[in-house]
Amino acid sequence: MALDSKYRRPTVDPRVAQTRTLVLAAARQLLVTQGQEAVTPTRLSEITGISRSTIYRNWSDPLDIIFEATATDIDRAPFAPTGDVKTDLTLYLEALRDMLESSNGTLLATQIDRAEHNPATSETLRSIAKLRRNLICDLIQHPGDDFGPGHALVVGPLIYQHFMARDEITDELIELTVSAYLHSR
Amino acid sequence: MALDSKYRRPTVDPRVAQTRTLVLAAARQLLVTQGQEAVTPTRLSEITGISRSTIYRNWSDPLDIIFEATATDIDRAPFAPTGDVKTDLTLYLEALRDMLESSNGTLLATQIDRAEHNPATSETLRSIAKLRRNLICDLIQHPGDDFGPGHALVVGPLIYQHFMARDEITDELIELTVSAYLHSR
DNA sequence: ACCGTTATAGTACATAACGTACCATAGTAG
DNA sequence: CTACTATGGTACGTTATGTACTATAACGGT
Repeated sequence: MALDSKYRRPTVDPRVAQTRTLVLAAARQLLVTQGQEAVTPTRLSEITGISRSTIYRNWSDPLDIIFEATATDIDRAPFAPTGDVKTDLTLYLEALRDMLESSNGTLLATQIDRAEHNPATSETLRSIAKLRRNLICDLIQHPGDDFGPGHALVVGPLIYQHFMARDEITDELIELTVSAYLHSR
Repeated sequence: MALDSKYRRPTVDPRVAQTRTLVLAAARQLLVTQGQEAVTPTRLSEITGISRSTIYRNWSDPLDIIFEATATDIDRAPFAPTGDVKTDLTLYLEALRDMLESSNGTLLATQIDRAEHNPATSETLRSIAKLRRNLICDLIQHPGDDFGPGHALVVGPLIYQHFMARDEITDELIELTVSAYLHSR
């Protein structure tokens, strides 16, 4: 082998970065518009113009593409708390509604499905939930450690309404959720 | 054509019934153990011993198999209300937890994903949610019509905890959910 | 600017799954 | 018994898969 340290690459090769960006973007597009079964090396190659062999070299298992395409950027919503608990919870849930109704909502549905068989995806969801939990802890000005599973009460109703009842998340539902949670403490 | 009415079949051919039952059972097994991408005519044929051509004849589109395999029996939980609202809600949520933690929970995750692109699956989820809503309406002895999106508050937290936080549904969470809902009315 | 290294495009290939067509056989129901 | 129909099995062309290999272009330290 004898790797010559003179020619080791400290930074990411821009060609690799480009390939990854384009393919993952195309994967997200396919996931949102057509679903998981549409995300194949051949179709990704057709869409991006990137050679099929290049895709195989960058991902040893094509299923990893779906994982990576959904593993990032799902829950990132800019959020500026006002300090008033009720207002902040309402604002947070409105941001959550926007996320669910955007294409990220579809990506999240993909994750929910894949998490059942893919430990890495399950772990991704779990860690995002942890971030969400901490954010809500801050919003309600709670110590944080004894908050327990409470944030499920705040987020759950919207998740259910969107993914299972397949119905609109109305302002009324958000108001109900916030007040139900605040009354219970 | 001139269909001879003497030879029309009023009932379902038992051979067809058998084929459908075996294939759909195998599809559920594959969905639970390996996920959607494992449900293919070839593998279903291998598992069931039913000829591949027979599968193609019974389902013009193989994706219909996944739809049919998940479209039934998901939410059916025997339930005997006691009359006490708090008790009944708790019992209901415990039954829901059992469903989520069974293989039906995995089938539900499949539906959540597919509903994003398949209107029929979306409609299935919606109608099941309607049944659930009416059941909960009865439990809390509510007129039913002005109940609105309230049942999302009852069911949502468990759904979130299971599919997104990917954490255990504890007795504490069920208790929290029930009391939060009851306090809000 | 040079040059060793590395990623990509393109091609080829064996393998497997797909979807359809066809036919002989066995089961169904009047 | 008989008309009908579903199944099993086979064959076939098509498409996708995953791997291997080569020539070319881009990268980045010197």
